[in-house]
Amino acid sequence: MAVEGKGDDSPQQPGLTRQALVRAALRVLEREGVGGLSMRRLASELGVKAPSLYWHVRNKEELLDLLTDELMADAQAPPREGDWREQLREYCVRYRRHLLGKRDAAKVVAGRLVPGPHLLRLMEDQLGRLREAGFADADAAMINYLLGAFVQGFVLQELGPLSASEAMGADRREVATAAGEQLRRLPPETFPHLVALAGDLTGPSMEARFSFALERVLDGLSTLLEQSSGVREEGTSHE
Amino acid sequence: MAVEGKGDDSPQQPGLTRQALVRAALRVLEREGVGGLSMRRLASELGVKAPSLYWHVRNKEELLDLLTDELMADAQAPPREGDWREQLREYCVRYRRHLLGKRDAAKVVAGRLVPGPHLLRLMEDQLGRLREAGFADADAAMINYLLGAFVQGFVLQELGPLSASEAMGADRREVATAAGEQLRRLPPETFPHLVALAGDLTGPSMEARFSFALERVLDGLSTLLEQSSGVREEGTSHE
DNA sequence: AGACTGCCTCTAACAGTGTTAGTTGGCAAG
DNA sequence: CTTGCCAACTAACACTGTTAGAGGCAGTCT
Repeated sequence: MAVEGKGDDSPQQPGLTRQALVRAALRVLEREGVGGLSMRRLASELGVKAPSLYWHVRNKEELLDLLTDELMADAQAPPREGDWREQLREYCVRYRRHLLGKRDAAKVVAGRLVPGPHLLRLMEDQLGRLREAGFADADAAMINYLLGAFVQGFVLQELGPLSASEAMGADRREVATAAGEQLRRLPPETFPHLVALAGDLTGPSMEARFSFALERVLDGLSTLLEQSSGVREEGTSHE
Repeated sequence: MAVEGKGDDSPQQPGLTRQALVRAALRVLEREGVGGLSMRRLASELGVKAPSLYWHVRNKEELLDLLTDELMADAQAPPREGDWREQLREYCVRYRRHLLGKRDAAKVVAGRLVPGPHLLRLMEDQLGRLREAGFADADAAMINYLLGAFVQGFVLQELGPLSASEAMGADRREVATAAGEQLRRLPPETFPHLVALAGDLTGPSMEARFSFALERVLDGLSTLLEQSSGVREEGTSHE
């Protein structure tokens, strides 16, 4: 929002811009993680004391809103090659990689429903492809939300508890295999399936889990498209 | 871990048990939300000062691990009626309702991969039904993870930003419709789809979005089941 | 020139956070 | 009585987001 119409024609650099603020926040996030992104640290990154920030920004939440958009700045849509399914798959794979690439990005982005300009650009593109693929308007809108929520939710699980004590992250894989050991040790008469499937439950990597889930979702979209186009062919007598 | 073998045969009530601690934490969570669940408040809920808690619990993270299991205590599996699809749907619908019922439950639960006993009970049950439905072992394990991540991720989006400033929650719906207005106001030449689908994008309730997404996922599982059973029929020459 | 206004940053402070060190009270066993 | 353990305590550290009020510095008007 905001009506800041100026086209960067003000030659003086007033020291602190919202832009500079957000960019510094991005650097701090990358370096210290979401738990280390405090107003004081951000201020010191800019050579300034904390309360100064509150002149440029209402509160931390607003800063995170801006940061959310900045995090989407260099996310790019996949090339337009292959059928709709391949394009959507690539969309999700790239989005996940993007979120995992920037540190704790998912924890910042999650739950903010007002999309910034960069996200709007991506939504516009994806909606276009969905409509071209033949999805009904209402379905395209739903699918657009579904895919975003799906990938973000998945990456959130991957990142671990929201209250990130940091420090861990390396042992996260170890914990998983240790949990596997513990599964096998359960009483087989009351937990037969857990014991039998212990390996299948704890073995697969996050990568594998994600791409399995993604294929299921894409299958689901596939049948939706077939159904609706089938209905349309039956419904309209000619054509 | 710990080797506390005792079988509750110590008759005296030593004032503070891990059990009592977790139950009190649940009450505080319900009353104040995840942002208001601090060690000091939890202590005062028990008529005690904060540092006392650290005798019973290593740190807050461990407390949240315990709380996570307590949150799953009264989650119940759906009745075994209808086909596997109906049962899985009911599983997800109930799980979402359960998470939305307890305040901020999803924010506490999200990302903790070590399942407590209550969650183990649910997993065991669900895995059983998946295998009965005909899913391969590896697939059943994947689906079990997929459904959990899917519902939790979805509810997380619903709850709003992880840094819960609280105070909002009522205007969340208003913000959504306001965002709809803003969508319609975009330049139609660069954002034709967003403008055209503004109503479809912002109209549907979270309920509707969830059940749409859920049906897509179930469709995807359906085709997976058909494929694999088809392969099996073709693969084994007789039967 | 002087006064004034708006912009931007500062210091000081408040109320709260998770967590550790060291200390005390009470109770059972030797 | 003394020993030792359990389970609570006080005091403190290093933080957090945020506000109030002061001060300087630019440009503009009288």
